[in-house]
Amino acid sequence: MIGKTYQPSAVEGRIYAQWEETGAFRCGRPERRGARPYCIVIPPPNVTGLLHMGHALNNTLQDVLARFERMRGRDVLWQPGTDHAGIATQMVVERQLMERQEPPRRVLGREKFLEKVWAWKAEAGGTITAQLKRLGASCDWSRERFTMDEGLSRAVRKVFVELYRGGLIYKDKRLVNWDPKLLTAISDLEVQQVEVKGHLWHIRYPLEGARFDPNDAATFITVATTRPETMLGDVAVAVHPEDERYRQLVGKHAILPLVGRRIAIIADEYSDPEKGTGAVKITPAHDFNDFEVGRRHQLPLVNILDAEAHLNLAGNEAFLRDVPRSAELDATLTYHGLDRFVARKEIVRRLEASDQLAKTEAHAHTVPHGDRSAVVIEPFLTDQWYVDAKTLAQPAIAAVRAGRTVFVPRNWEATYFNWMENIQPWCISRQLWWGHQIPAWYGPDGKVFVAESEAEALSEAMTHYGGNATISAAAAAEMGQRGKLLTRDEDVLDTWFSSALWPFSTLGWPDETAEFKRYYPTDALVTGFDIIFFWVARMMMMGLHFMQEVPFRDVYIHALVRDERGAKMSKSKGNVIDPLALIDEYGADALRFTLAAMAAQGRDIKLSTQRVEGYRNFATKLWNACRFAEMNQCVTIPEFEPKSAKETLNRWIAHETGKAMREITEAIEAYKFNDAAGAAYRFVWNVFCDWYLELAKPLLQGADGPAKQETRAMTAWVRDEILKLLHPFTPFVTEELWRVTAQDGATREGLLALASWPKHEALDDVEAEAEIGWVVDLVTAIRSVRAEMNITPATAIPLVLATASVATQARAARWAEMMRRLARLSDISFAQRPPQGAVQLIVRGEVAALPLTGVIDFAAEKARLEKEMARVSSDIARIDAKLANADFVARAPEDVVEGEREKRQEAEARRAKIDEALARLKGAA
RNA sequence: GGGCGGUUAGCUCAGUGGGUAGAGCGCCUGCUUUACACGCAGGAUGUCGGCGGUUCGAGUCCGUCACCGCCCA
Repeated sequence: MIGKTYQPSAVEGRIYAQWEETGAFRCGRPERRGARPYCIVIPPPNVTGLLHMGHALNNTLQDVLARFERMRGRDVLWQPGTDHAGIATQMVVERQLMERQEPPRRVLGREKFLEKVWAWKAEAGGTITAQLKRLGASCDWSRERFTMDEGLSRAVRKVFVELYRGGLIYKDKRLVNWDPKLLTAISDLEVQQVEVKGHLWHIRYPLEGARFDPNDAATFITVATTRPETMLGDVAVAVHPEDERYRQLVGKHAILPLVGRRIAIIADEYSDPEKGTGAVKITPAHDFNDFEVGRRHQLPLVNILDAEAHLNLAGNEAFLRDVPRSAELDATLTYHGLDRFVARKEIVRRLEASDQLAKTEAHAHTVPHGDRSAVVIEPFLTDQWYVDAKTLAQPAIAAVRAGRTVFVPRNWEATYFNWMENIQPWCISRQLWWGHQIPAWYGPDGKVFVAESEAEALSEAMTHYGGNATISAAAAAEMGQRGKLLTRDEDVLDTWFSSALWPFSTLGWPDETAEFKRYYPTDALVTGFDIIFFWVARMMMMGLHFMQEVPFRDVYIHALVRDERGAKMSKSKGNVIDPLALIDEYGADALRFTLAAMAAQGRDIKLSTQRVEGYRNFATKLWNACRFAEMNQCVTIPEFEPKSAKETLNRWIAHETGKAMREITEAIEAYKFNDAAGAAYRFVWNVFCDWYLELAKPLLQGADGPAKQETRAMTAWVRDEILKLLHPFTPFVTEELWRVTAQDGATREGLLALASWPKHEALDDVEAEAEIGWVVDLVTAIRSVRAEMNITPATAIPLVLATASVATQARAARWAEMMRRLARLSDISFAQRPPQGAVQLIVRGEVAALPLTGVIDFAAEKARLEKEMARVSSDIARIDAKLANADFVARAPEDVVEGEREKRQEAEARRAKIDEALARLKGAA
């Protein structure tokens, strides 16, 4: 016996355990060996991650697809896993060490620290996996992968080595985005541009040979900067070649204040005459634009910062080169070791004191910040490894252009192209310990050997040094023996480097596994637009380069779940809604259905808990409909054929079920999750529950016979089809109902998760629709009048069908019993004309009269009719205006004009009937 | 500065082959109708951001302005 309300918390854990125990989500189930495969790889959440609303949406949509295709008979692999999240994980473990008052990372040393990270992973790394299970995600957990797994690491090494040998990975010294807190390079994409209210400092640089006089503009050149502390690394002042103000200064020199360095005044178009003073200081070691200027003019690089962004001046060769000793310089040298922002204040103070600060303006500008550390990023000169992204991007661009991979919605392709076509070298090295250590080894002379293993690198090195004069072959052999010949590159790879391989590394590549052959390329990728660059683009590049095939056919880009103000939810902002709290309160199904119903393409989701509550109610509604079916002995009859139904009502619900199947199937196929959810919702509640079950009650509760039997079978059949149609959206409650409804002797083929998706059989039945539609309309109209006339439910009233056609009379006879019940009628009769003083309704073109003398309020009825008359009249007026327009008649398509004429006729007939009714009312009053 | 998206009922949102608008929640009225009050029945509510254009006809196409948001420089 089914209980009165569905209790998600009591059911969900048990159901999920059952799915797992029976291996329902495993790919390659024996009975599906011949089936078409269907594969989705999960966007791997960070191993440090906790389920947030974005994950909930992302995984709900993937699960809808996975369950839908699984039910359609495909051999589904939804490949799960997590990524190792280099910086994030390292930070978590370092924080933990601090909290436990254990030695910090650098004291522990690399090996010990990594042991701690793995220990942390073993203990806490499975959190998000467990949370995905609570959401109902039907991943094949037996195949769970981690980007640091041995297999995936092997793929990483192989890819690195092959790209290196192909010239697509190289080492270079250039400016990178340096995080002075985390002490690592980060990629452009990990930099957040933050709008900051700063200042623009105007600084006077004395001209060489002139005696500096703040009141004599001929003795200096004024530059404007937002970062005065970097002036210590200035090597030039640039002006625009066409700027008349400075033309005569080009080629001359200025003397850098506080330092005394002689710097050139150069002409370069980078300088914008409109901005600041039109003269700009050039610091190639600390600014990306200046770096380019420096390159054009062969300027030296003066790096004045250390890795932690402290001033590094003492003993700094580049800084001191060609600078004469002076008291001014000595004062500056005391800044050695000072934090960059402290130094800024000091420098401004001193410039002010020496009248070299011309003015200070308030200035809003964007400043790069690390998205993990939130500190200001320094452009910093270092050696790093780079991927030649430009080359790899070409096939990836072509594949989307050719439609081999399709974005849904399509407009995201523009974003993809825009980025791919302007792609920069991808800096892949990170100065971290947690991650894939770069497979590069250096010989004593700095010669690099890139290989998949140390042994291989060593053997290459031996060969190399065998014929090399720098180190004798004997010495090399001896060092090799002691393991002292090579030192490995300490850096690790960007986490996204391994994520880029995810669609094939998880399938076993570089081994030629059966899974790889069967499931690559995958069918769909479901993700948010915020990682098109980070991830989608890079998977495309790597997939095409190494597999010669796109990694996925469709890329479905869904919305971002935002907070109520429309801001992106993020932990640092603290505006996160916890999906698990919603699951606890309303059930996973309610949350899933909400997210699916709100996942309209191209629009962000602002979540409202009321909506979740509404869909919790929907689950309860479904639950109670099944309970009702059970109470009426509606049991699944395996051989039941809905097409063979005799009862009009049953043929009608079969017709409606077929329609719903089509709508839902087509919507999911088109990734229109909200349409699918909406169609399912309306069908279950507004068609099946509101009308079919109500209309079926007399049959189900009436005398035994073939009609009753057929109705029971049909009810059970529709219920089963509903459970299937809803299962991708609300897997828990449907699976539970599937189980519970089988207890009364129905045989089930097995779990609902593995049941067959409803087929669109030829169930259309226009006649049944005409008949039941008429009943529905008539009952609705009578109820409406009753409510407006304030007729109490206890009062049964008579119905007179005037001018009823033969067909209507027959229908009325068939439905008399049910209409009496649903509309609370005392009697149904026929007449040529409506009786005096009756309320008249026009239903599907015929008059239904309710003789309510003594019951109705005549004034109210008159008001009702007049209101209806006003509505019809305005309709007619509007149509007349259209039809009177010669242009409309001449230019609008034939069928539209014809449609208007028909509408006009209907409205006119309706008006006549209302007119009549009003006249009758007058006669009666 | 460049690009993209949004502005529809009190709230959250649907409405992409142009033919005067829908849902859920909320609100109002009435219901102990033997599946369900997480319910049933009925009802009210919109110059579809402003202006202009194309069209016989525009929430829907084009232009422009305003406000909000996102991405990139």
